[in-house]
Amino acid sequence: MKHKEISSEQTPSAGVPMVLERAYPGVRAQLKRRILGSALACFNEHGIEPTTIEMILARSDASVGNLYHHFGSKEGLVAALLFCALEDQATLLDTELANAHSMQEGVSALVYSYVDWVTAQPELARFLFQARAAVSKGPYAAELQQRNKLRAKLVMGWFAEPARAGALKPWPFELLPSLIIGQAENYSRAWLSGRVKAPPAQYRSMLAEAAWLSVAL
Amino acid sequence: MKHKEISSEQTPSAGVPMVLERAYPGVRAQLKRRILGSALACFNEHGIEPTTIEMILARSDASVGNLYHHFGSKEGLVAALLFCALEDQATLLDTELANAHSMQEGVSALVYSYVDWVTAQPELARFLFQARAAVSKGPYAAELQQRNKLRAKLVMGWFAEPARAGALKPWPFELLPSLIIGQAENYSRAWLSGRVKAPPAQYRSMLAEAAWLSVAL
Amino acid sequence: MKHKEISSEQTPSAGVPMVLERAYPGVRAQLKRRILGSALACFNEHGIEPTTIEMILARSDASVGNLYHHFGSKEGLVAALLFCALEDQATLLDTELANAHSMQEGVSALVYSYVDWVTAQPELARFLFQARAAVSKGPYAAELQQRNKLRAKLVMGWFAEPARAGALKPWPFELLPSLIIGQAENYSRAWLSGRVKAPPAQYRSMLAEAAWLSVAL
Amino acid sequence: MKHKEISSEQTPSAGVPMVLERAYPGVRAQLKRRILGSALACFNEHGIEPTTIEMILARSDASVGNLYHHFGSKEGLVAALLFCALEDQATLLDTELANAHSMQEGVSALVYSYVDWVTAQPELARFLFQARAAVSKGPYAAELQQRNKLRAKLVMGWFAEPARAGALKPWPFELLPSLIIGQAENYSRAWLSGRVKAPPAQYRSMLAEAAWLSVAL
DNA sequence: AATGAATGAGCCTTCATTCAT
DNA sequence: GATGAATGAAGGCTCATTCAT
Repeated sequence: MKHKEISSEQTPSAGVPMVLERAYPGVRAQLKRRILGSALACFNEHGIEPTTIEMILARSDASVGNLYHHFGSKEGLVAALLFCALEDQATLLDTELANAHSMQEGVSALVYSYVDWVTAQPELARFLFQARAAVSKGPYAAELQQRNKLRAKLVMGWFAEPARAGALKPWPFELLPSLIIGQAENYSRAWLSGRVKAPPAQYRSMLAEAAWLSVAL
Repeated sequence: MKHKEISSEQTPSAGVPMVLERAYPGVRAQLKRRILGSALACFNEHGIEPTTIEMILARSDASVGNLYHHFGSKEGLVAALLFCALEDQATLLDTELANAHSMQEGVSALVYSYVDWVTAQPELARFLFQARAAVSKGPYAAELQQRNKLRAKLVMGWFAEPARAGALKPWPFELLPSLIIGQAENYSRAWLSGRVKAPPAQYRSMLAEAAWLSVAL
Repeated sequence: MKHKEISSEQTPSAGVPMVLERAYPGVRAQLKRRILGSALACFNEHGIEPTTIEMILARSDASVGNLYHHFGSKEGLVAALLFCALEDQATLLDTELANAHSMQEGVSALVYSYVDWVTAQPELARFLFQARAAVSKGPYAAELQQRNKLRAKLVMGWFAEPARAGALKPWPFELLPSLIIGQAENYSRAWLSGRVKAPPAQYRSMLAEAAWLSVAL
Repeated sequence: MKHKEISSEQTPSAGVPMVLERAYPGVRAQLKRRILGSALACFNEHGIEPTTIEMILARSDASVGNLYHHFGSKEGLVAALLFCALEDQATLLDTELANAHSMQEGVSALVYSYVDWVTAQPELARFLFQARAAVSKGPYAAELQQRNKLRAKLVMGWFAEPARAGALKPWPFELLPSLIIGQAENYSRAWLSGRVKAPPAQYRSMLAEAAWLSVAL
């Protein structure tokens, strides 16, 4: 099995991440995308709470009414962005997991898709870390929780497959996700906050190997 | 080398963590401690930004003037709490590291002290995760950064000791901290947010073993 | 002279008072009537100011543009409804007054037509009480005032008729309208707000008698 | 029994009605009273809804925070003013009713105290007519309703006294209040809106006589 | 040390209205 | 005639902070 490194994608409209283009396609959604892009930048620069609606407006040349017409509230805007990011991240994982067969390939798929996505979408990744906490306290908490449950079931399903199950240490199941993804996540956070220099994807094979050594029988 | 599990500590004054008692001892600082305890609870319940001064006041039966007399500002209060927590966490690590001799014992010391502290001080741990981001943007950012640097140097010093250095895989140095602490941190976050049930300290030996397998030559 | 009780009228189009049908007849004005009906309901449920254009739209399945095409502004809509109600009320009074000959019959005509109309059109009546105050402050104030003056002159004319004038107490003229209509109005308000149960028309003869006793020589 | 006419009261602090002075006495409540006075004036000039917090602030030289410190919300301010007015009106009626013995004197007490109060407190009276409708839809509706019930019971008690009950026409009880007060109320509204010139108190004896003729056996 | 009334910049949001299609 | 996306002025309210006592 081969893994291609994903490079940071180019964006046709200046400043608007490709991911948003994918989520809200078409010319008519242009302004909507510009608002999302502006919001993403502001949230990352100042944090979600400190970002004011006006900051987002100034950066996107939109009007208040328009923002509220499309997203209903600041919280709605944050949620839209969050679900967008989660969707994109999930798509990548699903693709990689579909190509994995052995347990070790599965572990690699998780680690690779994680670090590749963070490296390709640093802005969205940075936002994700803030937004999850914020959204779980707001009115979109239920929607988020439901989504998380669905994803967890899907991934857990792959790993629980009887044919591969014997390859792991007989350790508590609830420990497994942390053992596989913990190191990659920790390094990704460090990279996003500038504490380390090399992008996570550069260390993908080491991170995957380390994860595998941790869980392999 | 032996490691004793640390149990959640009892608090003499209702609701005020022992850690605060240690940091601000004496009868005269009673109100100060009560404010800190109240703030901690509020920050964890609603988040730092959404917590208002009034919420903290209501829970601690203090007056506005009093709070400002002791902490100068809301940011000062957050910083005081943060440094308190960091201090406590550092003390525990220093103790454990002092008893460690081999490289493997050092890795265990890091993992053990981390999960033990989180398990013993879940409230402070939860707060720590929020506060670091908040403080790095405020007026206490420099103080925090300086402190971090100091701690990093201290710990890195231990691991760079020539006598033990050969025991590790020849991987990039900036990857090491993530490999050692990433899994424990990830599981701790999961526990604090209720996604898993067993307290981190219960899995300390497995987490230490996994970390060691990841980095050992 | 005989007075027939007026029963609450049936409406052909669901929910749209007959009065509006009369004021804006024809199939082409259907949507216009639906908007008026919706507005009337909203104004009575929430008050005029608190009612938003969107509320009216939602209830009438019309579009913003359409509403503004027909009524020009929110105030225009309120005014249209108000003049509609005043017109209807006036028509009834004119009819009854035309059949009255003695002074006592005139007093009865006033009281009867008032309570009968309120009982037959409770929705419009409720609206009337709000709308008069609102419109007197807006751009249709002049139109309303002029209309009021015209009506007052007309009615006053009937009562000033020399042949009947001697039947009244020699009290100040400006007191007369209040003495005749005050009790009926007060009871009507009480009924519309639910404070009393019996519809005003049920007590029409007593109210007319009370009014007559108050003013008769 | 004698009835003294009540003249419009002088106010020590410029522009603040005596009634407010009575309701919130003391030097420390000075600013609170100034806010209430300013709000009263604004509400009467522009209506309750159209009045903005800023208008009230500008007229009273208070700060936003202060207004919200004392009244919690715009609705709270309206309610405070309303209850103040109702209290004052009630006090006057209670006094007059205490001096009345025969049924006719009771009717006079009602009419006199009503017109005297409106004449003495035209500002509060004008406000009363708006505020009742506004408050019955807001969060203070329950408090208002309870108050109304209490007052109604008290007054009804006086009129239901067996010794006097025989003096009235055997008409429905729910009609009685309207018959007694309806004319006075209608004339008061007319005066407050400028449609008639003479203050209600000037016609007090006629209004009382008219009411008595309406209900007397 | 302690109190809490007072301050006011600034926030999120609403909503009547316009206008290009 | 009909549509509804877009506009933006303005509103109610929050909340960290100050300061006289």
